[in-house]
Amino acid sequence: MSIYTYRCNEVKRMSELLKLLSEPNRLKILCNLGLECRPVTEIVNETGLSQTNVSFHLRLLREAGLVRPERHGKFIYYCLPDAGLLEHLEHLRLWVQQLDEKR
Amino acid sequence: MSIYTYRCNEVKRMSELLKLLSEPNRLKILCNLGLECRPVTEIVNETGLSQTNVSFHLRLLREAGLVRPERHGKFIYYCLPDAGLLEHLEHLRLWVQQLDEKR
DNA sequence: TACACATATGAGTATTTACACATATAGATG
DNA sequence: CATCTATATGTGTAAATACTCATATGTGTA
Repeated sequence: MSIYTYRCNEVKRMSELLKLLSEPNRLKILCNLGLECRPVTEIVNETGLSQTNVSFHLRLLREAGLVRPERHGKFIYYCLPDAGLLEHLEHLRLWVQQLDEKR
Repeated sequence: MSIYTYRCNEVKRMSELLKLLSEPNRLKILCNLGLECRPVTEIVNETGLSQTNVSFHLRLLREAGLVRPERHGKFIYYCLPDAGLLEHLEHLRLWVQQLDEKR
């Protein structure tokens, strides 16, 4: 890796993205999705959240382009647009884990 | 890069971290710090935020281990513990920039 | 010791955000 | 078309969070 400075570019946009990712239930939804597309009902079952609540969060994620809906018959499948997001989250997780070990 | 799945590990911890990073003024403080250590007054001047507000955010960042205070005489310098965080933020920024271009 | 400057903190308020309830929409199937 | 199932949405409320004001603490210097 060769990027050593974060130049305060687009603080507002970054903040929006991070705020979306920071809600525990949204994060759970995203990582439960993983790289597979899943219908809402399945997300509801896997997360244990109410249907209304899942739809509430999916709307925010969808409007931000973080998930993409695809209708197949009765069901609407939600998917991540690409694997990048999960990768970055995983790197961040490893980073904070190291941080916690040092403290 | 070889990490293709974010396994829902430590959703709570991740959510805490992301919540901290997601506040625009905190993000501004972090990237203004960059890799240099700076006294609070300088952060106040550079960000245009009130002293109280900067201290408020610095406390949260400090308690989470995201910044480290160092007293030098009258001044307390704040520093990032390592460059990793800024790198990850920058990667995320590039990712979301690409996402936005595609939409 | 007294004062000035740098920073932190407690308490109150305002704003944002998550969530639930009730209801609406849209597709499948009888 | 009527009904069932899947999902979305509007509105109200409760909880979380950012911010400000007033004040406290701590350090250097006269």
